[in-house]
Amino acid sequence: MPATRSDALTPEVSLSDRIAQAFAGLPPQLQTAAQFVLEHPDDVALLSMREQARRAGVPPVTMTRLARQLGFADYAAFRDLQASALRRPPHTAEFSHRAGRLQKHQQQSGDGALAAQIGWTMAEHIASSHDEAGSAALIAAAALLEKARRVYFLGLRSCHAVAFHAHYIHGLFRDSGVLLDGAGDTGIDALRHAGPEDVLLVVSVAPYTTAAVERASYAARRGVSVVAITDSRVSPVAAMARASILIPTETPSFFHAITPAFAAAETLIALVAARAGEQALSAIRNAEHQLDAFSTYWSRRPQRRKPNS
Amino acid sequence: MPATRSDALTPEVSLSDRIAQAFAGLPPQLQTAAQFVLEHPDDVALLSMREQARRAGVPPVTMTRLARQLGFADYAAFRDLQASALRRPPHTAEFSHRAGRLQKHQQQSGDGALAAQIGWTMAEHIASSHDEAGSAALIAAAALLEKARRVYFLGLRSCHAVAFHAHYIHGLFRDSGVLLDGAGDTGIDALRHAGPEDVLLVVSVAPYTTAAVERASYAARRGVSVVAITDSRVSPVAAMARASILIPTETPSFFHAITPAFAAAETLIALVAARAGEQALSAIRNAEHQLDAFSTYWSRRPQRRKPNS
DNA sequence: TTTTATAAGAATCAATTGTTGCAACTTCGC
DNA sequence: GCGAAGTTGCAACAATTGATTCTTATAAAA
Repeated sequence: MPATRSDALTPEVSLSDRIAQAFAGLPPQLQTAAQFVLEHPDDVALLSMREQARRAGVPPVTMTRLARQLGFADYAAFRDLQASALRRPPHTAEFSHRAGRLQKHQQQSGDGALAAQIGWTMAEHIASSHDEAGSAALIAAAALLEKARRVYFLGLRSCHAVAFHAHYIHGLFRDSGVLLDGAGDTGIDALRHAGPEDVLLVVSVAPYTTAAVERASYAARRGVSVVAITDSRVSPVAAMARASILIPTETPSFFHAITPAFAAAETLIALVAARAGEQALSAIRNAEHQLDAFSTYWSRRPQRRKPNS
Repeated sequence: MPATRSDALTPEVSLSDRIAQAFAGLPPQLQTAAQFVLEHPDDVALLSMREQARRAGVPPVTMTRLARQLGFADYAAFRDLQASALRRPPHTAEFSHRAGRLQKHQQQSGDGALAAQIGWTMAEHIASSHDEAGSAALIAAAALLEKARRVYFLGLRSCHAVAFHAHYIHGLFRDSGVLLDGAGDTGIDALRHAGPEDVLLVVSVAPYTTAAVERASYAARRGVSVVAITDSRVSPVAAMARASILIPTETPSFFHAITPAFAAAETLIALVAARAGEQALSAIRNAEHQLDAFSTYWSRRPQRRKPNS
């Protein structure tokens, strides 16, 4: 998903576009296969078809059918396209030297290595989701948020923290944010008054929670502009989104990494603040002063009140 | 000379180095093959062996022999090495390569540059907080959490999302977690039963919220082991902590970056899960099945009920 | 409901893969 | 010149590849 985007000729883009476009009209099992291909484009060129099918959890035939469904004569034609995207210019041969070090790094074991690996993966993911293509998506989303009458924030389960935080920092300079946290199962009520001038920021990664998908869909049908932070261009929420911010979630640990989504959210709101300009800045200062008055924040000297010279 | 039979697995030396070194002692025909490989390293991974032999103008066997002469058991082993070198970042990425592109991107101006800068800073922060020292701190903290009777999670305001998320993923495999979210101002009540066998994970960065500091201090006085995720060795919560995880928060945006703290929390809980081992894994699976039963998660097939009229 | 169309999977097939064994061929030293 | 160690390539090998066919499931239409 990351990798080279705008530079040089990358027929790989056209392929994933092709898949993404055809995706909705594909039968379920082919969608499984298609999603796997989207997430592991390299494997198409590097693995045998059967091995891929094995990893994607589908019978081999399905891959053949997918290739054909996408308009290729062969699976071979499909693979060749990916292969040529993967090829690098002939002279960059010293590349493989780098691989050695990485492998060695991976082959270490123990908690320390695990921690380091998780860290690197996250850093890498964040970097990749802030590259040129990623930035463009973030900016487009920020533009929508900035001029919205109201911004709704929706994220459930593992994604709730992201939505919560986005809403929090957004609230530091705007009072138009509404967090759809569904306490007491009131999740959808606030959306009753939502309309085309509003924006819903929905955060959802696989496995997608039903409620989030349904609520986002409800909002979309009401004309609300949906902005999605999600993990695949074919995720259910990306389908209904006006703008999608794609972030990877793979990690060497048991769980999905939510950190990249969190990072995207932080950047997104920062961009909105930047667009709002001086106005936002002074709002933030106001908020700080107000909190200070309540001595919300700890200060080294027990009390700031008394000017204890 | 059987060449490098003994040092069979040394991923440290790049493949091309290995070939170049052995080259002189190779029989003529193998040199032909070796030269071709040196000039077309990509093809090793992307083409079949026979196809390569065809292009190199040698009989297929020669490629097998070359691989073996270089100390590989298989041609497959040979190919796999090249394939992993060819694979694009996702899992095995060198960060600096990406960083270079981002930096270049940064030198532009406008929103895109800001987004890239924020992303780069966050990635840097995460990488730095997962280095050796950082990993050690994470591991020490994980050890405390792992053997705790009960784990309390505390984070307020901008740090609340971090505590919330840590509690959530912790809850996927342990039922000993308690989130001190203070809804209805009950923040401290749960700590009444806390004691020396328990751990409090407190997340707090400048400006430190008074309430968080006070509650952590209260817990510490009760003998609870405090684990702090914070931004300075001298932060008020670090002072009372048994283990401190330090994360940077500077960023080019108006706000503090919470993402690094979030990342640290994710890694921390992942480490706890790793330590808990198989037990944790099966707990996670159980949780998933249970959620499945409630159809919490969305599945591709839109409809779940049949009476569609 | 029954009918029809579509999707999914198992079994099978020819083609191709990487490998092995053997025989022909070097290229030396003696 | 002769034999021995080392090279080379052909032909045959089992294993695996990607494709086809046919049957069973599943969903939609009448």
